[in-house]
Amino acid sequence: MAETDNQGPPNFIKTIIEEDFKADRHGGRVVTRFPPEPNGYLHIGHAKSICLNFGLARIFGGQCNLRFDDTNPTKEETAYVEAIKTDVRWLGFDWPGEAHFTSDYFEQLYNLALRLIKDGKAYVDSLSADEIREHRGTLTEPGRESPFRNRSVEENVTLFRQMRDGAFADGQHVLRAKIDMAHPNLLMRDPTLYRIRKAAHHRTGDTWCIYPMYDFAHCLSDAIECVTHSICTLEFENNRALYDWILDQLDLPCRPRQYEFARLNLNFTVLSKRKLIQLVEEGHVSGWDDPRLPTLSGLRRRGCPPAAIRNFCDRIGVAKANSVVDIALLEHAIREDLNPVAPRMMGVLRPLKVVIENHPADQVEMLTAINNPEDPAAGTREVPFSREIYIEQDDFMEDPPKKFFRLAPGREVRLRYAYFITCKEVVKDPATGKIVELRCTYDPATRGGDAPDGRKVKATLHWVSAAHAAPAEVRLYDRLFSKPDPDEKVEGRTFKDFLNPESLEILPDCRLEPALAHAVPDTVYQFERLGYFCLDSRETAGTRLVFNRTVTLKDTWARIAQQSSRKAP
RNA sequence: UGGGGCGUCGUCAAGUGGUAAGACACAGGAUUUUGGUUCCUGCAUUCGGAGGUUCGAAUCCUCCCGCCCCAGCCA
Repeated sequence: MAETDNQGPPNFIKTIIEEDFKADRHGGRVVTRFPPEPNGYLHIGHAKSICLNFGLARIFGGQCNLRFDDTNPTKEETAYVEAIKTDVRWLGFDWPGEAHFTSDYFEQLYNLALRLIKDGKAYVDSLSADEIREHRGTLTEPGRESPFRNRSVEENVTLFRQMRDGAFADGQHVLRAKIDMAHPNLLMRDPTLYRIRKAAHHRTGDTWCIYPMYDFAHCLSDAIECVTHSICTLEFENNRALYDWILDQLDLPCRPRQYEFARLNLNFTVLSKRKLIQLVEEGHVSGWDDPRLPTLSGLRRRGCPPAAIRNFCDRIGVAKANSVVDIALLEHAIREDLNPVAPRMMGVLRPLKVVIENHPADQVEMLTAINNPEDPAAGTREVPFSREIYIEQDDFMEDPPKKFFRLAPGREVRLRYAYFITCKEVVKDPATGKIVELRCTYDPATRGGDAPDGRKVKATLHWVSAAHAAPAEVRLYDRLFSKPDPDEKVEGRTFKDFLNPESLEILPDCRLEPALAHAVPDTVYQFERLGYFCLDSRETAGTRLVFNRTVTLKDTWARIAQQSSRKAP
């Protein structure tokens, strides 16, 4: 008996399955499936479906099949199959046995189609695509029957066999279900079941030249696999009538039911395969795994832990109302997952040299830093300190506003795990006026960061010893689009016109604490006060260090600064 | 007056006749050698609107309004 208590938040599909389960409606079985078409990469919208389908199977002690819906040979590729498998496993799910393919069922599907024809429920239509459209009618007017609708069963059988045998060219005939050309649901107006497509299929090669349509293949594949609950997104609600109609005509061992939920939408990004393909193919991003993309491979490369995505999916819920989730919720889930486990490090992204005038030039001392304040077991490490260090340019202001409590002329701050320093002089480039160096003094009595006299400082800065620092490139990512809804209809513009020009900022000259020279792939570090960073999986060659920023830390100062700059003229 | 869906806090979302969960965001405050974390506090007298049924309605009924999906030989 499966344990159905305390398994994440409730949702209407879970409720339905629970009732079916208790009523023993499918013999106590719960079988779901995740059915991607291998024509692109998985994104976080798919993650919602994956978590739902695999999660439900897990909760009810059932199974969730991975099934590639490969009925359109012109769009599908084996490379996508592999990428999808990798992404599903990375997300933390696995499927029983081998992955399934709709193409595995082509022969069965063909025979079922023949059955329909023999029962007088399907016919070969020889109208062109345009003519079929004209006959379909409109939303408010009924359609007209095709002149080929009443061919004899024998003729239909012969024609359909010839279609399979390659006797006809693409588009010459199609197989249609004989339902009702006046049906108020357009999908029921004699929908196309099979079309001729003389194209090589990624798995079956040239053995077929007719391919089943989604509506025919999907419900039958579900029945063949004895799926009990076939969960899909809202736009397939209209297809349910056809799903049921087909299953009702045929004598199948299992009777699956389809349920629909609202797909995920996230603000500041796009979540449609068509648009993602465009961004990739037109070079707006570097590839499917560009860290700015909401693809699972992009999120992975950016350092997002799979558990964060699962938690995110738990929190957004499953319902039928179209909605747009705030990307801040994803960022929260990522921080929440990383905070307790990410090793702390110091790294200076935009270096500003600081010379500590009263510190001996030849002296290097090792200071003890805590690896993770959230996890005492993570221990400590030694960080070198010397006369010349780098601090963050943002941590100094020559003429600071009231709420800025970092370094400024004459002000004293703490260097994390090191000393209190006081700014004595600002050195500028005489030509440009740009600040190039700070001259400071330190208080040797504050070693480790505490003043024996109990005096306080308002700020603690991260820093790195100039002579010991590891040079690195750091890539900062921001939202891909500058508008919350890139798809919003604006005259003469498309979503691509709203790409955020600042979604990627490359900082080529960063200085990191020496330990980071030996950073481990797949670990996400917290650069203190800045955010979470990980080694870029594509740039591991040689000694060059390249880090991706996964997500920033929450930044109260940035918010204050932004608010006051907004108020200022 | 084609059909199918959906409307609960800024954003998601529980709730299914007994008197509006939770999360994110936001705003205060406490602790803090990360302006991080953590911890308190506040944040829908109201559930698209209007009527009605009922002792009692977000939940039932009626009407209205708004949004989404469908006219691929895509999925």
